[in-house]
Parts: sequence; C-alpha cells; structure tokens
Amino acid sequence: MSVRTRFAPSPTGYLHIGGARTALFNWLYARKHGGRFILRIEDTDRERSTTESVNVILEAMVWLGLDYDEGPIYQSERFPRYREVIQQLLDEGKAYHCYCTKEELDEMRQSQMTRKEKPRYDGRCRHRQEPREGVNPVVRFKNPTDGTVVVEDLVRGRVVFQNQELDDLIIARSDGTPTYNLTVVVDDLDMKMTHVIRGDDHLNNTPRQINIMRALGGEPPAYAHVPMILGEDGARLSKRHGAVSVLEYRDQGYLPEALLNYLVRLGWAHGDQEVFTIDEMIEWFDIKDVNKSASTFNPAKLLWLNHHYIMHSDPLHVAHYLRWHLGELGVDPENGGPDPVEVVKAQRERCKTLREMAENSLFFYRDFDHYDEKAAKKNLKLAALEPLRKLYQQFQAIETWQPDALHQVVQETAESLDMKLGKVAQPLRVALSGCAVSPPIDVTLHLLGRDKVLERLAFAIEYIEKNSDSP
RNA sequence: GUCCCCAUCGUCUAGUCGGCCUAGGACACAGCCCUUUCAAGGCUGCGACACGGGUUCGAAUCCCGUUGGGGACGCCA
Repeated sequence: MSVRTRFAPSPTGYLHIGGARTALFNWLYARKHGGRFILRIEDTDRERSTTESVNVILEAMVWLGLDYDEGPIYQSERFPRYREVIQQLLDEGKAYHCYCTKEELDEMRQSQMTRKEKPRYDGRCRHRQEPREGVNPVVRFKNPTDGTVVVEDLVRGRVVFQNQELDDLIIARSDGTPTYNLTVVVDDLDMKMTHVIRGDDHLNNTPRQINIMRALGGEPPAYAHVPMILGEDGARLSKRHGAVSVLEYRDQGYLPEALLNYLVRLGWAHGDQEVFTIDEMIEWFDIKDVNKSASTFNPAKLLWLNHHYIMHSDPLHVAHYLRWHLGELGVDPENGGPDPVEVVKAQRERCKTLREMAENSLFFYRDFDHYDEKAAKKNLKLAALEPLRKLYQQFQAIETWQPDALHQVVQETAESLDMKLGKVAQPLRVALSGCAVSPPIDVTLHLLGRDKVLERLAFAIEYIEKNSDSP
C-alpha cells in the first residue's frame, strides 16, 4: 500500500512553527516513500475560520517549498458527506441525540470537579426516547463503556486507554454542522490516509477517533504523535515567545531551507549532522527516529543556521531572496547600483539575515542622509582630511577600477602619509557607507563605483571642513 | 483534580543487543590567534546522564517509585 500523509491545519490564524514542522514531517515521510502528501483545510468551525488564514497558510507552504500532491481539500465543502455519516451512525444506533443544555452540562462538570473526577459527559441522554421541547439536539457518538483502545504509536510506542475514561463526544453541533473528531475520521478514511503524523496534543483524541473509525467499519491508519515545541520558559510555544509565524521569519530575512533545517532537527537527528540538504532529509528522515520528549525552540540556533546557509549557498540563489528584501525596503537593483549577487558575496559573512543584509547594503543603492553619529565623530575629524583628499586624487586618476588596484591605492596612501592602514581605511569607510561597518574597503569601493565614491568623498571632506573645531 | 505523555550540558541532540562513555557533536557563552571595520575562520575552555531504590560481574541505557515538566479533559481544531 503506498504511503499517504496529510497536513490538516485549521485556518484560524497563520501557519506557525509547530504546524510547519508537522507539515515537514508528513511531507518528508511521503517523499521518502514515494507516497502522496495531501493538504486538507479543517474549516468546519465557520465562526473562526477565515479565507485570509487559508491564504496565509498556502503562501507559507509555497515559501517553504512543501508542495502537496492533492488538495487543498476544504472540509467545509464536504458537509453533505459528513451529514450522511452522522445519519448512518444514528440509524445504526451508534450515535444519539442529546438534549442537554449548556447550563446542565456546566453544572455536571462542576460537580464532577468538586468530586475530583475527570469532567466528562455521563451519557444521560443515551436512552432518552422523547425529544425535549425547544432544544435543538446535538448528536453524540456512543463510545464503548468498557474495554481498552490500544494505540500503536510510531513514536510513542504502545499507549493503552480505558474506554471508561472516554465519554460520548459530540459529532454534530445543534446547528447540524459536524465537529472535528467526526470530520477527521471520515476524511482520514475516505482519503485513505496510511499515516497520521500530528502534534502530541492529539494523542488523547486518538482513542476516540479509533472508536469512531471502528464503528464505521474502517481500519485506522498508523499514528505518529510528535512532541510539542515549547518556548524558552517551558510553556507551549506561542506569540508571547516572539515570532511564531512562518511568514514572519520570511519577512525577517530567513531562508526557507534554514527554517526547514532547523525544524527537522527539533526532535530528530541523524548522528552528529547539523546541516541537511532537502535530499538528505528525505533520504534519512524516518518517523520512527523522532524523539518522544518536547523540545524548546531556540532562536539563536535558527539564526546560526540561517547565517550558515547565507554564507554557503550559491550566491545566485541567495541574491534572489536579497532582491525581495531590497524591494521591501523600496530599492530596485535594476535601477542602478551593484548586482545583488556581488553584494551577497561581499556581505554574507557579516549578515545573519537577509533583512540585515538588505539594510546594511542600502548605501550601495541610495545616498544616506546622515552619518552614524559615533562613526563620524570618531573617524571624520581633522586627521582624516589629508588622507581623504589624497585618496580623492588617487581615485580620480586610477585607470582600472578593480579591487586589487583599489586596495593598492589605499595601502600606498597610508604608507605615503606614514599612517596605519586602519587610519586611512576607516574614515574612507565612513565616508562611503555612512557607518563604521561595511565589506572590506576595496570591495566596497569597487561595488560603489567611481562616481559615487568621488561624490561621497567630496561630501565627507566638506563635512570635516565644516566641523573642524575638533582636533 | 482525573487521564495520557515525557525526563543526557543553558538549548538542540549522539548514545544500535546494558560494557568501546574518564558521556560525543552543534548552538550559546568565555578566552586566545588572525585582522583595514564588522564579521568570517582557527584553537582552547565552561558545561549534563533529575532523585531514590532495585536487576546485573557491569546501567545514561532494563524495572519500580518520587519529583519535575508538558498535554488532554469544549456545541475549538
């Protein structure tokens, strides 16, 4: 039987880090086994589901490169099918109408809590014959009252649940719409899923779902419950831990492969290897090797991986993303300035994100409106006047505008003035970039081009002359 | 509270059937080297088997308990 996995988010917000990892694991497993990966949108809760969220999730999937073979399948379009199944269960006596009011249920739970019991529906409507006036009933599944349900989980191992612990869950709301535990079962069966890989938080739902599947005469798929991702305080990862949305990471300048690489190593390892190409992940990933324990999201390591990918990927590839970020900052490299590929080569060691690279490379594409205060104070002072003037002349005269030759000019200028190289290069750097940090000075000169260099040097010389009170 | 799950450096983890573990790697952190800025790079250091009982010639690895953490207990998914 060929492998079929799915990612089934509910569109009530963005695609978050945890969801992305679940999607990745499902995707990897399907790809590894030559199976199919299905995207299903669980939008049965029409109150909370939005098309906006659907779009954001789809956008994130595309950005991550997690392509799906089927879908997106919308549960909201399958209501007739769910209704049919609910009716079938009703007809077969495997489900029943419940007329309990919310107040009644609240009261029941309250008293169970005070008796230190697990709050659960006591099945009081199981044998009700007559409808109750003025109450639209929900439909409840008649869960077995004794025996056990065994989940042979691919990551947890064998987990046994007592049916006594389970109650008769609602499978249709009073307005007739189906609930999660019903739709997920119907779909996993209808769509012939072979492996359900999902978050740990669903482990407790699994025995209920298996019971419904059996009532429907279906065979449950293999389950794999992957551990949760926690925030640095040990609580479940959420917004208050900082960025949790996949698209937020895109916007902050992360490469999708870096995020994927980080995520695959959360709860899974292949010896001591830290960096994986997608092909390596597909080759070595196995759901059976996933850890049981929850892991803490570590932004610093993600950042390191991102930087690693920026430094070691093909500059052409990285430049593609840099262009996007430059665009976000209102710069179109097509309108002049250095080729972004060259900027990547010049900047990659010192920029951990593409956003940072774009910001720190802005001076190549447009004039800055002021110097960094500290940098100017330290470097653009009287002592820099002579070297800068001399450099101006040299740059005017030089024939080949290439890094080697430019480096030589700076070097010789320093020597001729009997100054250390830094004393010449650093003021020059501030004059050109506006701040104290830039790529090596020869590379910066080369990328900026002679015209801009002369223009900014002239401006800096003038600036020093005007502010020459300080020694 | 009840049920379920989990437990190796601060973090992610390696740890094949218990002996090769005086517990390895990576991130972070500290120091040194390199250096025209910032980086990158190189080297060194810091640092863990939660605790208590067993089983065994021998346990991070198996069993039990304790403690700690997480999850579930919705007409949410």
